[in-house]
Amino acid sequence: MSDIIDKIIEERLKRHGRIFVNKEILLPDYIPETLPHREREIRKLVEILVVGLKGERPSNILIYGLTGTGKTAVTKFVLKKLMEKAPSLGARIKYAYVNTRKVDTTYRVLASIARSLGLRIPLSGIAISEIYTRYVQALENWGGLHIIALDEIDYYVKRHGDDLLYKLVRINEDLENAKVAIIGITNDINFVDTLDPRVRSSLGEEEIVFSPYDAEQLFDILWERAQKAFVPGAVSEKIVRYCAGLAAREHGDARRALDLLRVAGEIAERQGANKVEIKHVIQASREIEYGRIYQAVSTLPLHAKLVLNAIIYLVKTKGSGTTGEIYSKYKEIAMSYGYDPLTQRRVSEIINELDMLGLATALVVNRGRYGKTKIVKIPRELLTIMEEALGET
DNA sequence: CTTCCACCGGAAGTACCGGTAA
DNA sequence: TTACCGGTACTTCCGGTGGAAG
Repeated sequence: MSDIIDKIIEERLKRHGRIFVNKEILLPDYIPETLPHREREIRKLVEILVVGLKGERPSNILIYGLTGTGKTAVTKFVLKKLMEKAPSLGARIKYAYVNTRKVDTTYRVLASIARSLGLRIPLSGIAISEIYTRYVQALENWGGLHIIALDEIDYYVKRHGDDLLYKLVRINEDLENAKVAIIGITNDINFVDTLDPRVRSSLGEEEIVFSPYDAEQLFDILWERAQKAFVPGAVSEKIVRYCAGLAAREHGDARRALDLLRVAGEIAERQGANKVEIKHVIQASREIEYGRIYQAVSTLPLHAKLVLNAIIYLVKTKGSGTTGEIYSKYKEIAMSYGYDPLTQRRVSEIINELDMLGLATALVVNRGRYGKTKIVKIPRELLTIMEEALGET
């Protein structure tokens, strides 16, 4: 047994370096030293924040842009640079970066902000107002500028409303010594319309828009990183151009493009090749999608799986299903396994959740005399993957 | 123009869980 | 130990609705 393991390890080590020099450079959370084609946005952000180095409070900022247009990278990059400069100028600046999609409850967002000042906040148990009080206290004792970057706030606001934002935007009224500036980052341009007007005007003191990259720009980004991430010669200009083209078709998402390149490299490495080829990229594209669906389906809660089963049945037999049809099929399935079925109200919500995960499409339609309902579909090519993922339980 | 279908989706409430603080 | 907190997962109740049919 152990010699098999030894053999694998040995082989891996031998192969090491044939494709990658430093794979981390292609990971989504890596912040490169240069961000091509984002000079304008960087300059604008710096110009707004730079007054913080003189002890003034910068304007709050709203950043818009689709996924993978460099919003997060630019923000982190600028904040990092600002922190490096601050001490030599005698400015007291700290920042909190919170992705409200990953940290998705009020408690955890506020806790995470407070922790970035060095506070120790338990994972749960204390009142939100208590965290707020402690945070304000800590700010006052410290007396600097705290920059709070809230990534994907549209996602948070959709789920929990804008109360927290309202509070944070007005926090300066509670502060004597310290200052707080907020950077809100959103993928959804329409999201501002849902905000309380007071929050909107305060948060949107400054606005920066990130437009999608075109294929040419994506190529520059990928090419620059590929030079550092891959062994020389392991990846050709043609391959990088191909990845950029694929991603450009999907609304210029740089993260997608980087994933594609990285996974293609991993596949090439796994197959013992010494350079990445088109076929590896094609396989990578399939693997990424497969992995995404499989992961999402297999981690679904029990009843969501049962609902998905009902939808799959209806899609296979008649192409699509309405909420009512799904519900009765779901009830049948649930009872056959001996589970108490949930209410239709809840199932309707579960269908929406499946839609949000991209596992199904739910369209609300009015059929006049025949009522209002949701028509739910699943793309044919996803059915087999889903059945595989569901089959394991 | 009205009716009425088959749901939608907001609001409020309940039960439970893992956690803190004193 | 007890009182309390927030999050999750659900239920109950119910007003609301676009447009084909009459």
